[in-house]
Amino acid sequence: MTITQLQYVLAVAEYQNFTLAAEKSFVTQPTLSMQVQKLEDELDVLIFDRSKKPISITEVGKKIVAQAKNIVAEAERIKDIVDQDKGFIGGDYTIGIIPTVMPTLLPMFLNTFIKKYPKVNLIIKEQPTDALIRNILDGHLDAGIAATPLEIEFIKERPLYYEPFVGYVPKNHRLSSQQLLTTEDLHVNDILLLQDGHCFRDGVINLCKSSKSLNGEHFKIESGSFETLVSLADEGMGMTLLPYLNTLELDQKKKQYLKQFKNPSPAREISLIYHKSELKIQITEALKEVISSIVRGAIAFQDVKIISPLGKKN
Amino acid sequence: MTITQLQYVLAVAEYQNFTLAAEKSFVTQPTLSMQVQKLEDELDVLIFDRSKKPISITEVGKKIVAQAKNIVAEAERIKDIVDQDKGFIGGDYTIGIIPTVMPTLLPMFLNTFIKKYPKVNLIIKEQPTDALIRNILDGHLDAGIAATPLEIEFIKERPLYYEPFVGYVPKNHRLSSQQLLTTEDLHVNDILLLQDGHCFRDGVINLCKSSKSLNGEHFKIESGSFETLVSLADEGMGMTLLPYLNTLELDQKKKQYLKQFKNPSPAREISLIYHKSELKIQITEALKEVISSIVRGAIAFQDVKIISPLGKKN
DNA sequence: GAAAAAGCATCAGTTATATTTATGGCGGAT
DNA sequence: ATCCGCCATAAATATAACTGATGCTTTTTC
Repeated sequence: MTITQLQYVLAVAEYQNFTLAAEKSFVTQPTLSMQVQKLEDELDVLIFDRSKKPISITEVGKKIVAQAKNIVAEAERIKDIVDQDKGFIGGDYTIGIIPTVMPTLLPMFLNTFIKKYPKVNLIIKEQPTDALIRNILDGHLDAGIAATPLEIEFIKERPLYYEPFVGYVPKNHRLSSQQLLTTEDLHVNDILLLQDGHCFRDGVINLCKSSKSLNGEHFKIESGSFETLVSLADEGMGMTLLPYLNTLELDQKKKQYLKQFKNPSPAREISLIYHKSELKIQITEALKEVISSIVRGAIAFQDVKIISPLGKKN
Repeated sequence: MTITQLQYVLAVAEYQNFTLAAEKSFVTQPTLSMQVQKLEDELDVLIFDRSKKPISITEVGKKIVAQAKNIVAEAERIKDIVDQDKGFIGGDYTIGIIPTVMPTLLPMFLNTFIKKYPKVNLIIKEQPTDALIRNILDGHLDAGIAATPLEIEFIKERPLYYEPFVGYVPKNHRLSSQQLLTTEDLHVNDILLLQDGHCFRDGVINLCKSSKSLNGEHFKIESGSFETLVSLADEGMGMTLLPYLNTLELDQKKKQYLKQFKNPSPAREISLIYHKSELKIQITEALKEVISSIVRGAIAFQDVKIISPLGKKN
């Protein structure tokens, strides 16, 4: 049994296809076939059932794959140990960020980070929360940035900042005369929401008292971007809620329609999340430090009340 | 990096000597040297400092060795998974037993076990508790039988039975007129003890109220076997305490001097202990079942009060 | 339902890697 | 100073990993 064989098994298990797995492992298909067979011979069990296409994993195979993941991850950790000892921070680092955070947060820290840690090759992907979790669990992502608390087993959450919700209340809206908003003012049928699948949407619905009347309305508009929501609000279709950082880039003209909440303002907690096995922990720590220190300046702290992304999406 | 390389590193770390480590690994010394070097090259660190004899492990080396132990153990676990799936119970299984339990317990279960699981190659070693713990922690023992509770990190304890202490009070002894003993009757200076290093000794001292007066007495006899203690007691040197199972093999004549304790009788808890990583868990479970079922018949249960082996020895 | 396509296994040949035997060199003991 | 124990190096060999070509089976397509 070799670590390479285990990696091959993992590749096949992942892609359910020897040929594809071989490509991804940068070897030819026979190499993969033979090594997997060799391991199967050594253990004297079938890991994969090749009799039908697509191939499937046997019951023992599943257990073996799970254990193989462990072993391969633990093996990679050795390089981590050495790197940490040398004080070296570098190598590939893949991070996923939820769509509602990506455009505002990324430009804030990216430049600083790559300057400070030039040897780290950051690979950034925009993904909804559920994909983020899956990819962190199976090792495709080294870390993620998402709304928390998620409280997923095997995933650690390290809060980066608390981002208050800000209301965007257009002219002539029911609430436009108020100075400050309260959560009681909100009616879910009156608020323009992001498409289903965004955790920010779930957070907002969670926030509104009258969320029970969400269905059965005679009109409902949902968009995938805050920009669209603001435009729709301007057209008199209702109000909307924005995360604080998204309000910074609005036109000066539109900023007049922003209304803060009364303290404690509802807010979302944005955290760096990563597998609790703490692979590449030095880079994760470095990233957390960079983002925290930058956001500290951008978000004026206030009394805040965390809203959970109950739907666990986006 | 290969699992074999990690195993070689572990061997060198253990024996602090390449030549010896090579022998134990059943390869030649250059093989070991080269593979260790290769790993060092790949990681670009020195694991061992060869400049002085005997060689020493570098600081990073220690961390690498610790992680390597993990990986190798996890890798071996794969065979476990397969065995479990096949319902196969076999292979080498090394167990350590404390001296005061070995002679009485071993003959009780050994025969039954090897008949029931003929494919398991049991290797049994008599070792004091501290050695047991060390060997379980570093993987040299698959399990141990010792007095508990020990509460050692990474070690699981599964109680097998509770063995009451029985007093051996010779003719003309201060207590020989009593029917039943109580712990209050005991005086440490009056009891013949095993040599230092046996946990049973520690348990007894722990039991005696007047243990403070242990030192500074004008005579003290300690022996390594219960047989000697009984003989000494017969010579009028004092009384002694025996674990219940040890009383079963006494002469009929001597059995008249045995005195039970009033309920709840002081007792020691004997457990199967093993690394919490649960390597070879199927065999461990099988062993536990065999011993438990046999001892269930031998020890008449009664009210019992556990005495901790505080000294954590033997 | 035949033909094409996709996908895994097998084989022979090659390359890479692990291991061995023989030997050299260095530190520590006598 | 010499010897001995111990690790490194070198060259040769054995073993294992990988590739390209090909064959066989299952699935898809028309």
